[in-house]
Amino acid sequence: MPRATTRGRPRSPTGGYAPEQTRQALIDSALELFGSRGYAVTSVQEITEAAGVTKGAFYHHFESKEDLLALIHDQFLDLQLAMLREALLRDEDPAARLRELLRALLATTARYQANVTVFYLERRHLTGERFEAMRRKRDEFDRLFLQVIERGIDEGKFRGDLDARIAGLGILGMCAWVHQWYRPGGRYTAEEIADIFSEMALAGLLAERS
Amino acid sequence: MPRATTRGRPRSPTGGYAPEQTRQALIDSALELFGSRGYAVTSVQEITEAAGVTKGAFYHHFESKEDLLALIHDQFLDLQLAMLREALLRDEDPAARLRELLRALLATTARYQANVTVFYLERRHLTGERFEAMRRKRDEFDRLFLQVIERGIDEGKFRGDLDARIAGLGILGMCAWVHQWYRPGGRYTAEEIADIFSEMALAGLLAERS
Amino acid sequence: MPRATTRGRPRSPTGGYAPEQTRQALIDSALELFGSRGYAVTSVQEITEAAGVTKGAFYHHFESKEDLLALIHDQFLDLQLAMLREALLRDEDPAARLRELLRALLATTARYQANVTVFYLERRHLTGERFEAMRRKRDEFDRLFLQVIERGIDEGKFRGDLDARIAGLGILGMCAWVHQWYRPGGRYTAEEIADIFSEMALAGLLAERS
Amino acid sequence: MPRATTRGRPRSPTGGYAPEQTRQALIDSALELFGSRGYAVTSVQEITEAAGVTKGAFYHHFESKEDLLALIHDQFLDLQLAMLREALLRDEDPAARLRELLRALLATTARYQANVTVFYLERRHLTGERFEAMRRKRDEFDRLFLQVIERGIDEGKFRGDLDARIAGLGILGMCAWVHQWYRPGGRYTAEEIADIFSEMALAGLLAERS
DNA sequence: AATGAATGAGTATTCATTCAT
DNA sequence: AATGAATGAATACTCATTCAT
Repeated sequence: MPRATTRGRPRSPTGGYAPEQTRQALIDSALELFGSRGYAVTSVQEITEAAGVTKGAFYHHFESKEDLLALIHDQFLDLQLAMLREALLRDEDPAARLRELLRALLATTARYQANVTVFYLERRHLTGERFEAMRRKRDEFDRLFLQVIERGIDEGKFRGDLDARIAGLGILGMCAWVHQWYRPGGRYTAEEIADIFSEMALAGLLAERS
Repeated sequence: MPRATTRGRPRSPTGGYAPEQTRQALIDSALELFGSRGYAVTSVQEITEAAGVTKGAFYHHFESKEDLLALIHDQFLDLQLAMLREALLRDEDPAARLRELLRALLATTARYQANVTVFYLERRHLTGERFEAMRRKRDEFDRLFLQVIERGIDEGKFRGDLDARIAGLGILGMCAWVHQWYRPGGRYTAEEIADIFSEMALAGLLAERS
Repeated sequence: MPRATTRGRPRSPTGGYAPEQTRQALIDSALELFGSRGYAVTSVQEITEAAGVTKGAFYHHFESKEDLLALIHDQFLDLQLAMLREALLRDEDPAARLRELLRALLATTARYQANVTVFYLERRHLTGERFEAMRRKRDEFDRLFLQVIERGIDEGKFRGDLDARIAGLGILGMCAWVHQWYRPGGRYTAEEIADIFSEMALAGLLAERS
Repeated sequence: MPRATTRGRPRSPTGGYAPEQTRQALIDSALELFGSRGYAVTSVQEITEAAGVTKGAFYHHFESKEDLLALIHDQFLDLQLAMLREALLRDEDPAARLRELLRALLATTARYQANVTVFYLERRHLTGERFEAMRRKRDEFDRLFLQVIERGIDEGKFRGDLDARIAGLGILGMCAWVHQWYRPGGRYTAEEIADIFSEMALAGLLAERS
C-alpha cells in the first residue's frame, strides 16, 4: 500500500488526465484518515481535500464512501491471505511454520499499520453484501490460521489436550493486539516481537513437556 | 412531528419524575447502541428514543454526547481497576495470581460485553481532557497488569529472559481479543477460556523449563 | 387553503414559539412553489426561505419534501371529496345534480388553483404507499363522479346508449382542463363556465332528444 | 467507475459510427423517461445509459438537456399541427369536420402517448425563447381548433348562443384528458372514444335543437 | 463521432445542541 | 425534571456540463 507521491496532481506530466493516480491518491488519503480518525467521522470532503481533487472526482471513481472502505478492506485481506498461504506452503515442521507465520503477521502489522487499524476498528461500518464479503475473507483467514495448530496436533507435535481453536484464537489475539501498542522505532522490531510470541506460544503448545 | 415519548420509563410510581431512572435508562441505551453500532453513527435522537425520553432530558443529564461516552468509559475502567486491584491483593504465588487475574478479566469481558466493545473500539472518539483521563486510567491498568509478570520474575518464579512488557502485552492481547469472538452460551465458559490461556501463558513463563 | 399571513414570523406575539404558524407557512410556501415551478425543481431551501424559517424547522415538521407533497395532496383530495359528497347528498334530479357538481368543481378549481395544478402535474412524484394513498382517494373521487351519470341513466333521465364511463370521463376532462387556461378576472366566472359546460354536457346526455 | 456502454446501438453494421442512430436512440430514450418519470428527475446519465451511449455523445448531439426537451416538443407540435391542418382542409360541413378532428386528435393521443404526456406535464420546464417557441405553436394549435367551432357558428350550423371559446376549450379538455386514463387494448379504441365525444359535443353544439 | 475524466454548484437530509416554558 | 420548537452547520451524494483526446 505505497503512500501517495503525487498529492493533488491529478494531471499527468503530459497535461492529460491521470485517472489511476487520482484514484490512488484518494485511496491513500482515505486510508490514512480512516486509520487516524475513524471512518464515520471522516468526511468525503476531507478525503478529497487531502487528495487534492474535487468531490466529483471521488464519485467518478467510487460508488460511495462505504465502497471505498470495502475496497480498502478487500485489498488488505487479499494481502493477508496471500501472505498466510505462502507461509503455509513451505514444508516445515509445525513449530517452524508457526514461527514463520507470526513473523509474517507482525511484519504486515508493522508495515500496514493504517490498514490493520482500519480492519480492526472500522469493519463494522461495512453493511450488507460488503460486510459479508469481508466476513468471508476474514473467516477464511482464521480458518487457515487455526489449521496450523490443528495440523501440529494431528502430526503429534503439539499437545492434544488444549482446544486447538481456543489456543489458536489466543495466539491470534496476541498478534492482533500488537497494533494497539506497537510503535515503529520502538525497543523491539516486529520480528523480535514475533519471536518472543512464538517462544511463548510454542512453550504452551509443544507436546514434549514434562 | 411529535415523537413517541413516554414509554413510561422516566416517571416514578408516585407519578412524579424519576431522574435517576431516566439517567440510567439513557446510559443503558447509549451503551447498547455505542456497542452495537458505534459511537459516531449513534445519534442522540436514537439514544433518547431507545430510552423513551426526549432530547431535552438528555441534555438535562449530560453535557454532551461525548460526555456520556466519557462517563461510560470511566465507570468501566473503574470497575476493571477495582477488579485488578483485588486480584493483586491476594497473597498468592505469581502463577496463581496470574490465573486469578485472567479469570477475573475474562469474567468481566463476558459480563460487560458492550462496555468492553465500546472501550476497545470507541475510546478514540474521546477528545482533549476526556481522552487524557481515560488514557491515564488505562495506563494504570496496563501498569498494574504488567507488574504481575514483573513480580513473578523478581521473585524468580518466571523466566527472566523474556521481556516482561512484551510477554505481558501478549497475554493482555489474548484476553482483549476474546471480545471479538466470545459468544455467551458457546462451547466454553469464560472461566474455562481463562484457564486454557493461563496454562499456555504459564508454560511460556515458568522458569522451570528445560 | 388560506394563504400565509405571517411570512417569516415563527414566533408568536407572546415571544414564544408558534409551531402551527411555522407549519402553515411552510405548507403555503411549498404549495405556491410546487404549483408555479414544479415539485422536482423546488428545493427545500427555497421553501424555507419563502416561509422565513430554517431548514431544520422544515424537518422538524415534515419527514421529507415528499411527505409535504403528500400532505398537500391529501388535504386537497379530502376537500374535493367533501365537496363532491355534499353535492351528491342533495336530493335533486340528475340534471340539477350534475349542474351543481360542475359548479362546485370549477369553484374549487378557481379558488385552489395552486392545489389543482399540483394535483394534476405533480402527483406522479409521490412514491410507494404515498402514491397509493393518493390514488385511492382519487379513484374514490372518480367513482363518485361517474355515479352521478350512472344514476341518471338508471333513473331513465340520461341516454342509455352512451357509455357512462366514457361520457363521465369526458365531462371530467372538460373540467380538469380548465386549470390550464382559466385566469381569475377573465371574461367568465367559474360559475358561468360551469353552466356552459353543464348545458353542453346535458345536451349530450338528456334522453329526450329527437 | 466505468459505465456499461455500448449496448451496440450506435455503431453501424459496417463498424463505423452511425450518428443518426445514436441521435435517435437518445431521443427515444429521453422521450420514454421524460414521459414515465418526468423531465426534472431524469438525468442525462439515465438517458445515455438507456440509449447505450456515453454522456459525451449526448452533448455531441444536443446542446443541453433542455434542448432535447424542446426538440421533443417541437417535433410533436409539428405533427399535431400538420394533422390539424389536414383535417381542416377537407371541405366538409362543420359537424363532419369536428368529428374528423377528434378522431385525428385521439388517434395521436393513442399513438404518441409519451409525447402527449411530456407535452402536457413537462412543457413548463422549457425556459426563455424555447418556452416562447413552444407557446407559439401551441397557441396556433388552439387557434386552429377553435376556428372549427367558430366557422360552424358563422355558417349557422352551430348554436350561436354558446361562447365558442369556452365550448371549444371544453371539447379540447375532453380530448386532452384522455391521456390520463386511456390504456391501449382497453374496452374502447381511440376512434370509438372520439365518436362518443363527437356525439356529445355535437349534441351541445348543433343549432337544430328545440 | 465519441469517450471518459473531471468540475463545481447544488440537493435532501441529519444532527448536536440551545432555550423558553 | 422535562419538553419540544428551532437552529445552523455539516454530510453524503447528484448532476448538467466541459474538454482534451
